[in-house]
Amino acid sequence: MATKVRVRFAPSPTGGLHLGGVRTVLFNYLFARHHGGDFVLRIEDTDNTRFVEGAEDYIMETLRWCGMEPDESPAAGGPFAPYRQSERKANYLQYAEKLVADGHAYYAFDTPEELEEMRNTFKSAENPSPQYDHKLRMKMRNSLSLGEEEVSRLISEGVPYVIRIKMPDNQTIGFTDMIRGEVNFSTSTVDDKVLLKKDGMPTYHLAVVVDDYLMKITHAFRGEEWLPSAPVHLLLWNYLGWSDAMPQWAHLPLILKPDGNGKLSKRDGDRLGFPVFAMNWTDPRSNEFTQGFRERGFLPEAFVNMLAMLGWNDGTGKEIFSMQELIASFDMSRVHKGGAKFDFEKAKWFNHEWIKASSAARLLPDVKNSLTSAGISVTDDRYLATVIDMVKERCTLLPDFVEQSGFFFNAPASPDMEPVKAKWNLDKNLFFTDLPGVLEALPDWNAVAVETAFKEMAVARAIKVGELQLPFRLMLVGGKFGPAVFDIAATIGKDEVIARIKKGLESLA
RNA sequence: GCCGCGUUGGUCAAUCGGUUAAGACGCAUCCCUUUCACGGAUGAAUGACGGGUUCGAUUCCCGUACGCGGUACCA
Repeated sequence: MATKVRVRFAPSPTGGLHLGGVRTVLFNYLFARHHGGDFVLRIEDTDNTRFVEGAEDYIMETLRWCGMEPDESPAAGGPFAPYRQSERKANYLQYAEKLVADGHAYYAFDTPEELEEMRNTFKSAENPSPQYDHKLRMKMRNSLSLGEEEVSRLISEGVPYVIRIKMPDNQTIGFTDMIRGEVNFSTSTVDDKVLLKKDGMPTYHLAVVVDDYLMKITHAFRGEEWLPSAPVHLLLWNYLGWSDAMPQWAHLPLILKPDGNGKLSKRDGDRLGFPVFAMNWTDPRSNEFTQGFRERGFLPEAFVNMLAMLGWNDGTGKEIFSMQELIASFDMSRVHKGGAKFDFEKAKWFNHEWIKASSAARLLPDVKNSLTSAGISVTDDRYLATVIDMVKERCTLLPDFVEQSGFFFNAPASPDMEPVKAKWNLDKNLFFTDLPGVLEALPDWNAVAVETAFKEMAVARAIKVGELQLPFRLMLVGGKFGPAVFDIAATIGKDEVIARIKKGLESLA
C-alpha cells in the first residue's frame, strides 16, 4: 500500500485522561509506529460549554510521560494545522451547506423547548426516547416541512437554526471493523443527527469526518461507545464524495469497573482506592482532586505495559513488553472484542516487575524524588544506586522505597525492640555490648567480614546466631524487613553500625 | 422500548473443529530464608444456557438469558 498510515487521537479537553482514554491513545500510537506512520493529536473542543481550562496541557503532559509524543499537535504544529477544532470552525459550514444543497441535510429551526415538547408528546412505553428521524421530521419545523419561502424568511430574519443530516429511511449500511468484522445497521433506526449547531460549531459527527478527511487519516480508532453512530459517519463520507478516502475503523472495547458491571469511572477509583487517571488532576471548576497513576508511584513503562495487556496480547503468553516490543508486535486484529474489568492488583504486579527489571540508574531520579518528598535527603547518588539495587525487589510502588531504604540514610528514630524483649537476657545484652569493640577492630569492612566476626563471637558464647540476628536487624533497620543484615551493615558503614547498636541497647535497657 | 456490541476459572486471558482447555494476577499450602521480599513447587474452572451443523465444537450457525454501549444543538 502506497499511502502512509496516519492515525489520530482526538480527545475533547473536558478533564483528566482516564485509563480508557490513555489506552485508546496507546493503541493509536502503537499502530502508527508499527506501520511507520504518523500519529496526530487533534483537540476536539467543539463544545465550549464543556471546555475545561488546563485539560489540553494535561493531555499533552500525559502523552509525554507515557512516551507517546505526537508527530503533529496543537503545540507541535504540522502540515494540517490548526489542530484544535475550535480554530477550524470556519471549515465546517461549507460542507454542511453542501450536504443541504445535495439534499442530504436540512435546516431545522426547532428550539430546545420544542424538541423537549416533541419528546414528551411522542414518548410512550414502547418508545421511551423518541428520535428526530424520518418518522417525525415532517412534524417539526425545518426546511423539509416548511416550504421554501418560509425557510428563506426565517433565515433572513436571523432565526437560529441547526443543520441535521437527512437519514434515509430504509437502507442497510455496513462496514468492516478491524476488530469486530462486518457490522451492519439499518438507517431507519438512526435519527437525524445535528451536524452543525446553532453557534456555528460542528458536532462531533461532522467534525470527525471533515477533519479525518482533511488530515488524510487512514485508520480511525475509538471507543466502542461510538459504534452506534458509525452509520452517520459512513453516510457522511459517502455524501461528501470521499468514500475512497474513508479510513479503516476499529472500535476498541471498554475498560470496566472491577466489581459489578459498567464502564470504569473515576468514582470507582475513589471508592475502591486506586487511581483512574494517568496523572493527578484537579478540576478547576469543582476543585475536585483525583489521584493519578504517576503520583501513586507507577513507572510509565509499567503503566503503558499494563494498559496494552488490557484487551490485547500477542498470543504467546508474554506479558512484559517494553514500548519498543509493543510497537513491534502490536496487531489490531488481536484486540479483544469484549470489555475487560480493571484489576488494580495486576496493575501493581506490572509495576513490581518493571521496578525489579529496571537499573538503579533508571530508577534513581524517581526514587530520589520519593525520598526527598518524604524528608530524606540524598547527597550521594552512588550510594543511593547501591541501595536501590539492594531493595528494589521488595518495592511494588515507587513510594515503597521510602520505607525500604530510609534506614540506609537515617538511623531509625527510635528502634522498636519489642519483638525481642521477651527473650532478651544478660548473655545477649553482653554480646551486643561487646560487639562494637569487635567490629571496631575489623581490618576489612564488608558483609563477609562482619558476618564471620558476628558468628564466631556467637559460637564462642554459645548463643544461637539466629537469636542474635533479629535484634541486630531491629537495631540497624528499625523493623522486621529489608535485605540481609550483614549486607546492610556493610553498606551503612562501621561507625553507623556501632552507633545504632548502642542506641538499640539503650532502648532495651 | 428500539438499535448495536459482547459472554472461556474471582480477574486478565491462550486455543483460529480433534489428546488430560495454556499462561499470568490474586488466593491456599509447601520449600528456600531463624527479617521482609525474591525465587521454586503444588492445589482449585468442563468453556452463560438450549438447539443445530459435523465422525467430532469452547471453537461454525440459530435462539434464549445476561451484561455493556447508544438512543443530546456531549464527546
